[in-house]
Amino acid sequence: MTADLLPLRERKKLKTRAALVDTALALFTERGFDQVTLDELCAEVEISKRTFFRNFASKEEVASAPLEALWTALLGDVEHAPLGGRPVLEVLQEAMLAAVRRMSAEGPEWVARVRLSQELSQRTPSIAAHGLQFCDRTSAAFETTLRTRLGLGDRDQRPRLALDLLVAAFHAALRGWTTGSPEPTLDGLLAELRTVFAAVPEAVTFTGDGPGRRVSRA
Amino acid sequence: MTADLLPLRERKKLKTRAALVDTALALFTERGFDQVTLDELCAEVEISKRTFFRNFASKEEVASAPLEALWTALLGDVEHAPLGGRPVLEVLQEAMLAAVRRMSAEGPEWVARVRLSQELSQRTPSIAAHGLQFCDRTSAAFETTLRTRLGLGDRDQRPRLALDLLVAAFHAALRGWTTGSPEPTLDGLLAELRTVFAAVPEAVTFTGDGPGRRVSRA
DNA sequence: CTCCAAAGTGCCACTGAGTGGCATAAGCCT
DNA sequence: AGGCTTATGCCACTCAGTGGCACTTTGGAG
Repeated sequence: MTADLLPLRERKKLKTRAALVDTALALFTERGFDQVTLDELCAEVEISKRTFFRNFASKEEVASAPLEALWTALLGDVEHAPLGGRPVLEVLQEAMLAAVRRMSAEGPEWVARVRLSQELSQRTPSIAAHGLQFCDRTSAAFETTLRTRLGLGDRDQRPRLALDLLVAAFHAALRGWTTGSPEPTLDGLLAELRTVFAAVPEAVTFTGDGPGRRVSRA
Repeated sequence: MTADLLPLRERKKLKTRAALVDTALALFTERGFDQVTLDELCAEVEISKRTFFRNFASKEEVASAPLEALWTALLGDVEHAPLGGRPVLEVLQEAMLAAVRRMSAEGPEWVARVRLSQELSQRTPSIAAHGLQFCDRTSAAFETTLRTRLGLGDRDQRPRLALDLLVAAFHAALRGWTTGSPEPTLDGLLAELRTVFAAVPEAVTFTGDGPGRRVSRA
């Protein structure tokens, strides 16, 4: 399909990149992130360490590649999506659902890869740190786009807050997905996303007296 | 006050720790985070590299120490604060304001240190990554506390979303503070925090009507 | 005052991530 | 096929971070 539209060189590059991601996820999952050296990984894929660093900027990046791909895709989508008179956050949330569907439509392995990436991120602080920083950078870029498209001032904090809320909701959904369902299914992820999105407005307002006016003791 | 209550050993340790933070902030600010090697820093403080790693877990940690101290203090505060029938987010926000005031009351240098820490974090990705991951871990710990104190279920996403919203607002305030006012004053930071907190509810609902029917906004 | 146990520190050697430089091989274009 | 571009391999290097062991300092006991 999309195979021979690209020059041979690009296809090879993509292939080694994919191989790198898959074997990295496998090795890291099996033996733990820092029990696997880059030399091992490179030997497995039959690539030199120098070549690894032409594909990924760090050891952490290869582990969070699937999740980063999703964010990049989302960003591209919203770049040109119509954001008429509806709440911005709502538009962002729908774009996220659409992006997830689109990613997993391009190949059923994607969902499994995201699951592995997320599980690794949860048990490996340095991967988590890298992922969070990526989200932060992406959100910052996004914020600028939103501001200019909506004609908002530089001091208006709302677009960035909305973006951060989207990120927080997405991460919450990922956590719920991995701890809740043993099988990594697309529908499970989508359901989790919708649940969390629905809980967002309450997060601002909820007063925390449990059912039946529970009073907290000091 | 609290000086000679501690044994001599502890005081020494605290002293080298403080010296490490201050000279690190100075050197990093002056020449850039990765233009300064740990050997240099250690030579400056007249300490061995081995000793450095008994005080801080990483090179990034010494740079984000002031901000991390704030978060830790905040966490301790809210651990025992009364959170009666008011909105949880509001309680968290007030606790944050109180924590900031309390930190800066213990020494006027704290505000300046936080400013340097924040500026470094903005221009150095690896520091930013470390800081974000620290916030994430802290929020996770916090979330558990909130859940048990409020008697909420494991699947209730609202406390974590509220926490992430607090983090997002705090970071937005820090950015506004550093870009807005040239002088790092406590009042400037507090004002910025209040502004951002006020913008939070709108972040969920605002509709960003394009440049036709634009609502007046500061 | 002295001696002892414990804790902190310095020194040294080592692993492993990440980088720069240069020669080589592979894909591309005419 | 020819040269041109671009990726790759290899090598040596820096520096963050760790483990081990010997040494000093502190706090406490006789």
